[in-house]
Amino acid sequence: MPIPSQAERYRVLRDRSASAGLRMTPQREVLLRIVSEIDGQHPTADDLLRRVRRVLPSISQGTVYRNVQDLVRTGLLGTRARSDGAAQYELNPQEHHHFTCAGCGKVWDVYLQDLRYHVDRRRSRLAGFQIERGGVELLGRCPKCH
Amino acid sequence: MPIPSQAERYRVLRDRSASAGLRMTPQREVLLRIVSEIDGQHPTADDLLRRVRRVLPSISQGTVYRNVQDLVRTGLLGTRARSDGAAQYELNPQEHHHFTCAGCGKVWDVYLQDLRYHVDRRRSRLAGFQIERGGVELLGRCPKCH
DNA sequence: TTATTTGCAAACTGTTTGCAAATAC
DNA sequence: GTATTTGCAAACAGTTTGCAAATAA
Repeated sequence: MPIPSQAERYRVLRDRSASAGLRMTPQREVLLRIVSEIDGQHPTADDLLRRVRRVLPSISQGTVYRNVQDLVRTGLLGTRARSDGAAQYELNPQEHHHFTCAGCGKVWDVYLQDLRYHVDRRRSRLAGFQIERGGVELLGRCPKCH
Repeated sequence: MPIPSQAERYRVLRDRSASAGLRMTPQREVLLRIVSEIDGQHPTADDLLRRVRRVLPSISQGTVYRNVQDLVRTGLLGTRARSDGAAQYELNPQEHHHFTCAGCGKVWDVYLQDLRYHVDRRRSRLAGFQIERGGVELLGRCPKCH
């Protein structure tokens, strides 16, 4: 599948927000544009707030946090937990995995070929569990933190 | 390798705490015992505080939080981020992976056979990155949340 | 016209910290 | 004896919430 352009991503975000019943305020419009521009990053709500404020300096923090949560509820953004307590938002709609730097904590998207594993049913106590999907989390050092 | 008994785990925790220069106060002793008793769970600091208070009701919250951080610094406990913002502590010293229930958010330890993957170097931008280890995170539903 | 959204401020949760008194070694 | 640890309370970071005024549809 081809990688969607920024304009395409913006259109998808607008359309799906609208069909989820979200009204297109100027505040939400700017947020959607910024989300559509970000690629391969994992911003916190505060990162998004700062970027929105470069365009709309007087927007309130509550509005951005609320709108980000609306997008999560609608399924347009995914969440990741970060160990410092902040939530990170997942903007990449392609199937991917993650690399986390043990030094700075930043996260990069990783693409894998032939991922294969087999659950050891004897040692794992997963009888009656329904596994929907699995992802790989790599840990290491980024070039800056060597 | 055989799975260590609770008594062995307690001894290891005590020994390594001592050689890290941590003094054995009654408060720390109770925490270490509780940590050694927990197996395959992923308690938050508050979970640990509540369990310690069943033995030492007057222990202060700050003491438990501080001691848990000491154990993390010493390498005796691992950390995991939880999406609700709380930190979870990792007590299982064996190599393992995780299953998270999308319903209740609880985490179980999983053991894998023949984990294999290959990073797609063309699509991933990981030139100069040093990968130290990789783990699998499974997502699905536990029997109670079906 | 009306249900949604905004700005603002206060509240809330998990965690960290400063300090004087207590205590392990 | 002295460096570490404790209890306590206040501070802190990230996030959520209640409410009256503004506004998208």
